[in-house]
Amino acid sequence: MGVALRDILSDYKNPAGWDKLSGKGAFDGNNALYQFLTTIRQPDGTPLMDREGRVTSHLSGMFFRVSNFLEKGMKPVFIFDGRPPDFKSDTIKERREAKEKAEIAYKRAVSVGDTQEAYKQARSATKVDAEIIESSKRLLSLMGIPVVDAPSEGEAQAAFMVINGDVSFTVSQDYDSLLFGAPKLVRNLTVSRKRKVRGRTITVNPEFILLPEVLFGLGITVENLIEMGILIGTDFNEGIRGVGAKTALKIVKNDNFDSFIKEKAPEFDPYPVKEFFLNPPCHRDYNLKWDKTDSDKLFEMLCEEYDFSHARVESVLDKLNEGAGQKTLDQWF
DNA sequence: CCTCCATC
DNA sequence: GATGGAGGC
Repeated sequence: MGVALRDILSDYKNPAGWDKLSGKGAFDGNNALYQFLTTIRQPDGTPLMDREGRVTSHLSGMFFRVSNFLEKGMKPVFIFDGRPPDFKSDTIKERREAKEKAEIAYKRAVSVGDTQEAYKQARSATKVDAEIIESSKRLLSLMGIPVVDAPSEGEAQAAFMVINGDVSFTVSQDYDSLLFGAPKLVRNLTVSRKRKVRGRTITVNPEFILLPEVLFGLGITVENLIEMGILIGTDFNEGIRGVGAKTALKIVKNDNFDSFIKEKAPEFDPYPVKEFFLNPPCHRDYNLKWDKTDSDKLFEMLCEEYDFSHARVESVLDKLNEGAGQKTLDQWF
């Protein structure tokens, strides 16, 4: 997933308290859904499901998390992927095949009663399908949250909206929006701040990554950063074997990107990928309007349609309505 | 992922 | 208040 710049960007993390997160945030919707669907599971890998067997993990995660953000004064907008560029097809095919393999391994693990393995494979087999995206969009709309359908990559559209000044930052676990030029990225944006890693529970804190700070610190341009991504590997190309973040930085700083690619991967033309990052398809006519939550319809959807507990949904909505009542309409819209 | 509750 | 564990649908 995304571009593996973690090693070199870890020096440019700024702690992000809630006081600094009260602006408008452009969320990578697909990224969020993937996160919910991989993590909200029972120990044997079974996701949350309604009585008809429809998966509801994403609705649970989205509902409780977005409610929290609204309560803390943040205004989220969710961006969803459109049609991927042609040169992503190899990556998409690889991922689909890996998921099919994981699905088989999952069924096998269940049949032999290997709970841990089942959990692992179920996570790897996670797919975001049309039904999941549609139900998420419906939930967000009922919560009064704007949804933007990107023409192509959601991360690109999100970055564009920050550059345009319509939102304050992008929110994603992936670093791609930086390569699309987003000046401000927020990672680890959760409420619970707890995460299970190999059985242990660790605390994670929301963090900002500021593109100007990264570029200045590394002494490169955004085009260099894109070249680094291409050398390491992105969603759109495989990357050069043996090249990590450190090596990539050296190569681009020495202005050796073109010659290095020519030498190591003569078949590969990096130009379309580079151009895509620099100039991705984006909508300019998006509408950002935050609305009141429709409590009645939310009850209907979550409790009647998807078997959520009435009490839990109610307590969240009560808190939301309370908060909205305290604000004047001007503050809220 | 989130909430809730027990525990310190 | 912080932490850890069970359960959500």
